Amino acid sequence: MSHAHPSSAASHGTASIRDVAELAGVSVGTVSNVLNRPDIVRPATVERVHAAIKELGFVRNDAARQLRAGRSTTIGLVVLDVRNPFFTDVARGAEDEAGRDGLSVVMANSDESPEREATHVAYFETQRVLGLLISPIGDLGERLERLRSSGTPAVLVDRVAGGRRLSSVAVDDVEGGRVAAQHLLDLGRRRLAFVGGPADLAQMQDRLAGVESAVAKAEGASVEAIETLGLGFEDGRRAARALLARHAPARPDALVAGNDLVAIGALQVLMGEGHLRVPDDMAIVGYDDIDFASAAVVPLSSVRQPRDLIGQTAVQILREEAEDPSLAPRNLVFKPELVVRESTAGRAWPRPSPGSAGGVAPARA
Amino acid sequence: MSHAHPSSAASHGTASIRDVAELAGVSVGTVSNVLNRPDIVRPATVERVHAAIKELGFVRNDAARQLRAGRSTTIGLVVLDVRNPFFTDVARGAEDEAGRDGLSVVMANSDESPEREATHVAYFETQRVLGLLISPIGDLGERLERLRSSGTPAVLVDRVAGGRRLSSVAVDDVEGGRVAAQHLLDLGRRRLAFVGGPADLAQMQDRLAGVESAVAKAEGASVEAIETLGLGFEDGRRAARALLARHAPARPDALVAGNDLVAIGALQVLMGEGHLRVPDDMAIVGYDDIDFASAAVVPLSSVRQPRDLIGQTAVQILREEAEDPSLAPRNLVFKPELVVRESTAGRAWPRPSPGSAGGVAPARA
DNA sequence: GGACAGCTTTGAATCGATTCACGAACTGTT
DNA sequence: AACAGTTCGTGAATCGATTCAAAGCTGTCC
Repeated sequence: MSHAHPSSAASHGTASIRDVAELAGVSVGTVSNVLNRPDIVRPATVERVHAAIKELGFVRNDAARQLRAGRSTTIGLVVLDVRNPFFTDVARGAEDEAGRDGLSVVMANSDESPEREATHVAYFETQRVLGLLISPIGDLGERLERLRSSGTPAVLVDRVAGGRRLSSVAVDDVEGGRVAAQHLLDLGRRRLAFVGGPADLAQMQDRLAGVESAVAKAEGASVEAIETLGLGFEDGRRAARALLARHAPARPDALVAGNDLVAIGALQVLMGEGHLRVPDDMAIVGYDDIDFASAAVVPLSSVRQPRDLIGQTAVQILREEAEDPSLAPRNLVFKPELVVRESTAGRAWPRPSPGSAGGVAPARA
Repeated sequence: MSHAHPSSAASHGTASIRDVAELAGVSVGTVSNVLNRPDIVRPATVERVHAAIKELGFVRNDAARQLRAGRSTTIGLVVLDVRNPFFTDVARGAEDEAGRDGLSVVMANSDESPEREATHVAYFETQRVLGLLISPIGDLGERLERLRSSGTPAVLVDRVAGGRRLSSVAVDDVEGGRVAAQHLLDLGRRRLAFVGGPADLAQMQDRLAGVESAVAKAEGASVEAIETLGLGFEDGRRAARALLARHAPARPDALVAGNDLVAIGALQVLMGEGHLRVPDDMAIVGYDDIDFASAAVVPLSSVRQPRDLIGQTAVQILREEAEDPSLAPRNLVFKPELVVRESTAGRAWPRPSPGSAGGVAPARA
């Protein structure tokens, strides 16, 4: 079978560019030209080739195309948790932006596990993706720099690239934590708690730092950090149960949660199992302002991040770095904004100031 | 540059198998063997090759591997809505199962648009993925059959393959609708409404049909269908506003929602804007039993589907069909189960029967 | 009629990993 | 020491699309 012509795409299997060329009576080069630069091919030929393509049901083999080009047109996105609406929204933003250039975004889930994360990065590396968007959990700095110097740029998402020569798109988490805490302090709360984790997650450290900085400036106020294993419902529920186990005076009077999932989980247990009143007995601020926040048992005050924008911007930067690898890394930081709802400013508590609940950032509904 | 040796992986760019071979002082064939069948290579050689691989930071180029193999080891998953937790849970199930065989799952979002869906299917086709998992919106029957006969199997997810020679993994939506309606009827409700859409979505048709069949058997009961454009929060909110615009006697006394997102959106508006009591004035049953269902303003009764299992099973079937394309298509249908919570069985209304609320299917919390 | 420009098309080389028929080297037997 | 039987390693062919130097063709103009 060495010198024979390739098998025709007869009964099954897929037609190749050669089959098309043969049927159309042209060379493979011409078919390729029709596919990629139709303007330099005579119209009549273009038509003949198209007819052949249609008749054979030819579909370009991207593996071959990619092998030649050296790079694919796919962007890899590794998120901490697919089930967290924050990340799916970021993904949507990225998809939209990528689509404009005919690029695709492919999503993988690290589930907050550095091992899974490493696996996915390695996978995308073998795929020679155009670039990587990562919301990192493990320490990838070195690895990503190596990747970058071998032609695969990476952009950190939802995390500022500290020191490393890497671009990032993030939101000022310190500010977010500060704003959340300040709001609670303004409402008269004094014994705050920050619930989130794992503690080595940069976002959590920053948000906690923000809370602490606000508390430090407030008379007689204190914070304690309650670490959770992850950032899902169940983590919030567990933390809330731990709080309920204390006797009432030892409990905080306000919670800043690491994200909305944790906040909602906690909310559920505090009210359902502990019969506490929210916000009366315990005020709660979430983080991310996911769609569910406003639909919770008690609509949740939350720190909103421009999710779509994060995804879009990350893709833009990635695209630019892919084209010009010598570009200096950029670190974009967006400002978060607080959305006030009943979980902090319920009827029983004085609202901060007239119009503030709707004014800071109007809830969508 | 025609006959010259390939450039060494010096300053930048990636090392190829040839660079490794050269450095290790063996042939490319041997390197490939070390990579794929290390058992047939002398241990000393294996070691030498591994050392070279490490020194060069060699990473296998999957495009080339794939080109030769004809197929990739990636499974494409096209979902209706990434933001719907139902689908991310299915994706998790699929990922877990695929991971067992070293396969990867890549997710794309059709957003209930047949055009985007077609684009994604085409994309996966050019990628020569191992197979496709699709929760279809448009009419893909013909296309998928063609794909299958050209070696790319597809499994329909959350939808029974009607007539077509395709496998599918679904849940009995007619039964789900029936159970939801029967529950409401048992509680004494008589004027039901089904809220969901778009109307041409098979799942919606089936669920509605189930509701109608239960209603038909109940004395003096009626249903109306309220069509929504999609299945997100906002769709539920809009539908609820339409209901509130009617004068009270013309409103239904119970809602079956197309999914939980719609249910939660409706719940929110009915209570928040309409000041209705749920379930007193309006009982609501959702669909999917996503995690948020139990955390809603009023914890939501919902029809639970075995989400993880759907994903896992779909991957299993896909794998089998990829290995043996002659396999007859299988159509698996799981049974849904009703989870009763306060949105239907609140204090003000009699519970169906002792223990039933927890017995039918205990809530996770 | 011939030369030349401009437009089309050709086809061999290439990307990197895999495969496999073949040969080299080695072991053990008689 | 010769030969059969193994074990290892080799390297050319291959997958399918792209590229680009070179060849073919058409038409124009002198």
